[in-house]
Amino acid sequence: MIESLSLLKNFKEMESQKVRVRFAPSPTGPLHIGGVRTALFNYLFAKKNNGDFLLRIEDTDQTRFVPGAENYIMEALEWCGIKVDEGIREGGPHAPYRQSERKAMYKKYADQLVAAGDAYYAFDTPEELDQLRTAAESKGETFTYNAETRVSLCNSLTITEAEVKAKMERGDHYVIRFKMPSNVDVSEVDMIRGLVTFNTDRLDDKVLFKSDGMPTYHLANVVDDHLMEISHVIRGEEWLPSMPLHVLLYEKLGWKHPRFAHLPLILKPVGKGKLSKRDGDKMGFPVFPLLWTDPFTGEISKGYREDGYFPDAFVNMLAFLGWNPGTEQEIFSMDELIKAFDLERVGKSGSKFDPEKTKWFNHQYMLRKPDSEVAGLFKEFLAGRGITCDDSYIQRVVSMIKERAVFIPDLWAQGSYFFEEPSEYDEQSIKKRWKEGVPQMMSEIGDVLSSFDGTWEASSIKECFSEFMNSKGWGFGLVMNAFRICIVGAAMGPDLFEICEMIGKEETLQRIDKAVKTIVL
RNA sequence: GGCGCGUUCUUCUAACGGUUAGGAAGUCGGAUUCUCAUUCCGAAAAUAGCAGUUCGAUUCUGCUACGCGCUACCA
Repeated sequence: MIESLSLLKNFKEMESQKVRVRFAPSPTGPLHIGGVRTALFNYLFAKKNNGDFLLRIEDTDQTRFVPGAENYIMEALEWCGIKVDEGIREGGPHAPYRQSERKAMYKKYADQLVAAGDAYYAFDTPEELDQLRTAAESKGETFTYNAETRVSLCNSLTITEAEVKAKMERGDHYVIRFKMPSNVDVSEVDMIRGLVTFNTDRLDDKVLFKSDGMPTYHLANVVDDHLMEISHVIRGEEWLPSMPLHVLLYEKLGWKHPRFAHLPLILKPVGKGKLSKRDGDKMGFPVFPLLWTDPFTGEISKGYREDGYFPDAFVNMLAFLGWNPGTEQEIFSMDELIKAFDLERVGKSGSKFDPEKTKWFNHQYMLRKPDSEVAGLFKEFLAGRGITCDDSYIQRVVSMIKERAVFIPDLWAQGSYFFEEPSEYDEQSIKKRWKEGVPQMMSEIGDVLSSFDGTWEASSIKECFSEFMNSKGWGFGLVMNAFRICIVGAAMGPDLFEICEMIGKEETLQRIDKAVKTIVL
């Protein structure tokens, strides 16, 4: 009874608060597909609950700034169809949305924690700490800045107030560290994993505020999430260990903390570990949504967009990495994903990335997209090869061959013969189908078709062809395949008579003629 | 090492105490077809291990193993 009452209370609380989530990447390079998925899940959750999706750039580490990365992130989200409600481009009531531009806001909260005794100034230099770490390591131990060690280090807990003041006036570098309380069990419900408990004795005194005047991730994300009225923090599993720190920070700052959900990781297709850029290079699939050129090394990484994937197929595939609707439906538009999405249906375990399934999704989208849409894309591709032609012609080609294509360029590989005569003839097909006597047969068929004076359309061409075949008593299989080689250049493609109709009588006769002259037995 | 999280066919996963453990990708058959591709049928393929709770465990608990994550003045 008490339990259901408190549940009811929670429910009411939830209801009264508007859902606001954020995607908060660090602009240190191109956005990895794991990051895109995090953004997607945040977006889906927000839209499902009529909430807002914010984009906040976490650039508190100036040493890791990469030019172009921020822009890349926004372009990638845009390509995916993930619309930002508040962000650095869109603006919003909590601007600025770049942490480096919010720099002035953080110190106040760090000082507030120090004043309340929940944080302290520490003057130990990075070099001193490094030394302690390597010394501990050589003894097979790990150095941790915590309740045990802070009493013998240089900080405002161990030196007098006057000394602290003197050091600061002298301009000594210092950081502000969180004073992790001792032996407290911090329990928090993760929306995906359930109740998770950590004991503070195993945690360290994290730096909250760096000596360069910037907050660390921990402080900045808590302050900003509070100020920006974030209701749910949905992020990667790698953040789970810092959840207790964040919960404590909210508590000490006197704030209500958002709900947390930690997403499982995306793993390598083969072997162990999380997906990395290397896996893509090695196995030939993109790991990034968009092509990326490293501004320092010039190194190029493939992108899904440039590799010909449809953004909606890419998003559909991503949604199914760690989430499933519980039904047998697999193809979902963004709107359908929004309707169906539920954090409770996000799995707990990491999923291996499957490049093959991604292709399958793309093929499904190729099949389902209207011919006109695919034709528009294919038209661009053709234009790139200097081929221009009628929209309706392209559309008809698309309708005939898209079922055998995964990507737009496949339409060319599967249908170039609709636009130009074969430049070469497939060796395998010739070996199998271009037999003794075939050239003569082809010539005769050419003659028959040449004198054919009915309407040049598939059904009548077929009729004429069949009549002639019957009169000759030739094997349909043998002749048709050879004929196909003349027209297409290989043993592939849709109905041959339809192809003849499409390319026209002149072209058909010319190709027969060329094949007979060119192909050697 | 410490802490945390995880573990169902090769892969993505369903089954939130009772099913012949279901679907999808891939693979292999077969049907259709002038060919290729589609499409349609079919096949092989899984609850990490050991205890416990229970009339009954994939499902709950514990231990073991394995995997992953975190353990920076990086996010």
